[in-house]
Amino acid sequence: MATGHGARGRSGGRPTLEEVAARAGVGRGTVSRVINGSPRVSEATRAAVEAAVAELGYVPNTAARALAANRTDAIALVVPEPETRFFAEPYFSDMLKGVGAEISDTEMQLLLIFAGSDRERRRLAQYLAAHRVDGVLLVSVHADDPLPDLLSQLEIPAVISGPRSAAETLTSVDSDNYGGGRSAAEHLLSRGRRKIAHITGRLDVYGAQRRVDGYRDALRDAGHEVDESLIEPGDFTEEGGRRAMTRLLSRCPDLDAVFAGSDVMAAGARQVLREEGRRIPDDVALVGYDDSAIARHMEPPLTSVRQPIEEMGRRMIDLLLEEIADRRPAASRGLERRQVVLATELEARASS
Amino acid sequence: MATGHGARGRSGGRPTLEEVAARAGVGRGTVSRVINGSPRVSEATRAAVEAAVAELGYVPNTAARALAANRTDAIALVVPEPETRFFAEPYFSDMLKGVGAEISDTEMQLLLIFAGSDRERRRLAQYLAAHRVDGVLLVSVHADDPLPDLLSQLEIPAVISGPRSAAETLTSVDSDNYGGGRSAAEHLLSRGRRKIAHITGRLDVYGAQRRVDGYRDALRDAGHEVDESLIEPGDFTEEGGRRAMTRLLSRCPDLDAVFAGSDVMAAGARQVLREEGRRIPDDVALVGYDDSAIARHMEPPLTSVRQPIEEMGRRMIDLLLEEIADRRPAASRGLERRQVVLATELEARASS
DNA sequence: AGGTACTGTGGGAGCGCTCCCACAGGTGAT
DNA sequence: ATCACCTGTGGGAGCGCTCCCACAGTACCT
Repeated sequence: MATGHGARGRSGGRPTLEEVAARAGVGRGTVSRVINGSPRVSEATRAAVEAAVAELGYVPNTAARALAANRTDAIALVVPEPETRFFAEPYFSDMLKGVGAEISDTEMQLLLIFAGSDRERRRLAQYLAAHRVDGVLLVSVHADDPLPDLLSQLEIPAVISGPRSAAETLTSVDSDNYGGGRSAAEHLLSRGRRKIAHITGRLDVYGAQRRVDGYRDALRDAGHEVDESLIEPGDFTEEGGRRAMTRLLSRCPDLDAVFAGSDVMAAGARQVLREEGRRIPDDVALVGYDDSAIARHMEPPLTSVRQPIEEMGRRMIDLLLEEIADRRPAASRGLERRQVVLATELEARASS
Repeated sequence: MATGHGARGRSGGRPTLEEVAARAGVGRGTVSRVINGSPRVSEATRAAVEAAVAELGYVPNTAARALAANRTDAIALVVPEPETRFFAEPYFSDMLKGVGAEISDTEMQLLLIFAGSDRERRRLAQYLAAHRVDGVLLVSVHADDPLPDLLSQLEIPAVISGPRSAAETLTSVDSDNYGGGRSAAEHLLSRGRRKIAHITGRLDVYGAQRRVDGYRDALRDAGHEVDESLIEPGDFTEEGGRRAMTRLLSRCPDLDAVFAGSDVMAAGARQVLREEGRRIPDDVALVGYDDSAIARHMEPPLTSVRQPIEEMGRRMIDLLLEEIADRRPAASRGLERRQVVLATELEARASS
């Protein structure tokens, strides 16, 4: 019978558990135990099985395992953005680096899924409904995104980077956006600047709001009034940075500093400042956010708030793996809402 | 028994084929036929099954399907490079865009796998041995890479972008690197340049060699001798472009044009030219390759050879899906070696 | 009337695992 | 000697599909 199976195999006769068992002279269960690293196997048996595995070049069939054990050993990194943004923003590549590094210590497989268009989102919903992954990492989620709710409804473990609001129910990892915004403003104040403008990120991103909060509180705590006309919403893009800067200059020609909610927006702002003949930092000091490659290569080099993005990626994986392992009758889960917040650091350069 | 199964389900009772069948009052096989779009089902039955599927919110279990049908409905895009390069070079993002667009018309799932380090490569080998994908897309492969051989040994359908050599056995899609190199050189000649240097890509990449061949032949055919000291190997990176340009200038201070094997290298070359006080294009004309965003944003805008990279991605998927569908006793395969070559186009800008 | 050839359908027999129960054999307390 | 309780092991019973054989029903030829 064992030979029957082997001969019938459709794909060039890959060895099965059963064949390994026969070869090692043990039962199927024992081989399974060895493969899965169970401690309940004697040393001698383990060695025999391992020899058989090596001789036959046995590799477990993932589909069979997934079916029997009801798990996939895969997790998805879901990016609810079009590919374009993913490649344009260093945020994602750093995140992916951290995630990749951490997950490579495990047997888990990482899938990268873009869900920018409506069509892609529908596919993603199908995909999740089919339980094709054990867990989901969600990055860059907007306030009104239904994805997190779908996830908890399907009872799929998930970790979000950048909570949607202060009341986020999902486990989350974030950097200290409030502190980052605050340190940017404090830095500019300490350099003697007084008319400090702020180009915000998309305000439906919670982190962008928090940066504004930090900026506001820093000014206020230093005894300044917050001039709302110095706050201009942006959208994280270079073009958005240009537009915001243009508006700010026409509204408040005497500003002496700009805190941009991202390096990319700072790059856009810089172009406009140049075109208008403002010198950086002499006339206008400029501070960005992310401390990406752009910041280091800008002329002059851009002061920027660094988020430990790789570290965030690593923490997200850790938390997600815990959630997956913890999976138990829903009742005992979710008691402690888990939120990790990592510190940011301001990197001072010539632009301020 | 049917209820027994359902009640025992571990994951919140997702409906099974069997349950859908019961609901629709048909047999298991019939539901399977409907799900898989077989034409051998009557209209009435099909409608009944579809209703049952909708009512129960049935989603097929991929693991069970994979096990029974011995396919995974997934293909991998394997990048034998560290993540860093993947994000640094627009080549990959364009490719991914084409691939993503084309595959989104299908039920196939795309996995992105990096295999830069030795460790990652070992994992990849395991992964492929486990037959976790139906096919593989291979981009940016070096001449001595063992991956393609592993793939054919495992009989996994694969398409390579950029053949490893003229004798590539795998199905391949490529742009006309020879023609591209040729057109760059011809363009510079037509602009009256005579001392045309070439910074090559990594010469273990076949396409980079072909560009050199095209460059050489263009000069020769125009009646010029090829001055080998004007050819300097690069490595596709900005830093490599800088280094190569520095060497070229010290060796041949009177060169009047540079053809760089990639836009990124052209950017590096441009920096050096600037530092040395050479004006572009007045003193030295510069031509890049890839026609990426860098080229358009450079100052002055960079003349560059455009490869239809998205199109290449699309063709790769088409070919791969054919190979997967064609899968039959190895004998009848591989008779016709399939190689698609797409035309390039020179985009002339102010740098030349 | 019998034969042949369809179309549409039901359901058995797997696919290669994991889970878990059963059980042998050892060890130590009673 | 009896019982309890370990450790290590074998193998049955699934997991939810697909594949394919069998067969009912209809249609159209001889």
